[in-house]
Amino acid sequence: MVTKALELVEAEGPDALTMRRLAAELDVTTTTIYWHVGSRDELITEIIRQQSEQLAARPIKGTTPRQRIMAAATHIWESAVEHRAITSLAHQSGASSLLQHPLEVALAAELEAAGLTGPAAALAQRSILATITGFLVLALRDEASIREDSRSTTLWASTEADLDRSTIDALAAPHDLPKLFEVTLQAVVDSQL
Amino acid sequence: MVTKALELVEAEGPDALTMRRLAAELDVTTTTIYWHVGSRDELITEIIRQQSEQLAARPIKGTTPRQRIMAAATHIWESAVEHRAITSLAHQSGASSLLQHPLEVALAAELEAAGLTGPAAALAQRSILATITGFLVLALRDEASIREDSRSTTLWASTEADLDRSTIDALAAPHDLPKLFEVTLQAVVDSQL
DNA sequence: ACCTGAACACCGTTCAAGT
DNA sequence: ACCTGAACACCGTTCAAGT
Repeated sequence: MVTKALELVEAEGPDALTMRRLAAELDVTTTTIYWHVGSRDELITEIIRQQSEQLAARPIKGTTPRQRIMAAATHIWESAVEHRAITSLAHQSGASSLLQHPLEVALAAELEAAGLTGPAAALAQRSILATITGFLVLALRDEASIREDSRSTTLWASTEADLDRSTIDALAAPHDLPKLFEVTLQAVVDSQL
Repeated sequence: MVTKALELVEAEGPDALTMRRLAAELDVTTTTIYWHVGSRDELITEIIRQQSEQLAARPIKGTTPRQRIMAAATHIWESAVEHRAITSLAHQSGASSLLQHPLEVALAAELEAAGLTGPAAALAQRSILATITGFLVLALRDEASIREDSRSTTLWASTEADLDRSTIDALAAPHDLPKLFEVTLQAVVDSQL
């Protein structure tokens, strides 16, 4: 049943997960689900927990600590983008930490291998995770579902700001998110080493 | 009516903004609101637009470009935290760019003053904004409303990872978000100058 | 122990009808 | 031009009742 719920989310997005819809999928009544899981919130927690276990840390490649930390951080990002529906669900329900925890452990291990422990390691870890979160929000934001006049590129294209033409044009153009992610993350990582 | 909606959100949070609730507040029928604004989505866009205009960029202090860029970026963060309910609403509806745009213009101006134009300015701007977004998610996340077993600190406290005791303890302890924000943002800004 | 039917208190939205 | 009443198609959740 948790598995079915997970499939439903993967296939049709977080909003498709309603108690009635899931019940229909399982050929039972809505109330049956409540008997088993208690509430929608607990169901979601179970979904995230199950997905979290699947998220076994892939082997990290790279020789220098700098490379390996970048790889561990990039892994968190890629895995989240790969399972965007579940990531969104976790984000909506405040369960992102639960989902990412195994991969966060792998990151912390690489930070220790780089010589960081205690508060210094926690600082680096959180600084990196916050950065990843920011890019995740951008990556999961479905531009197509946003009203045209609320899109960043549209706003810049019609802005009357006293800025260089080339700057405005660049801000009105679409961006290369993976590249942006790498550049920014590298700066954050380097500042902590 | 948009003003009343804005007040409602500020006072009771984004979830309190339902068409029926707003109608009751205005002593009209739900359908009246539809006649005026079309849909909930358009109502939200108007709320954000109105708030956005209020968000006039405060004068930025600091002498060096580095200081002034940090001030402009911190201003975006502080203003979002100050109006957390509207920020959450904008975030939920994909209208964050619309809300923050005036303050983003101020940031872009400081980047130009530092000598960045065109694609280099766009890169710096987006790198900084993504970082702010990450910390905003952490700041607006209401820890109290998250199930205890999904909280990051709880997960670390009960983790069996092969890490130094001091590291785990540091990760299980609460963090100083403003300090973390400043350190991380400074690293990102410096990497772009 | 497991499942159902009916109900409660909500949503956003539409549409014919009134003034 | 502006507002209402009634209805539609949804939500999450509870609870007494069945096997």
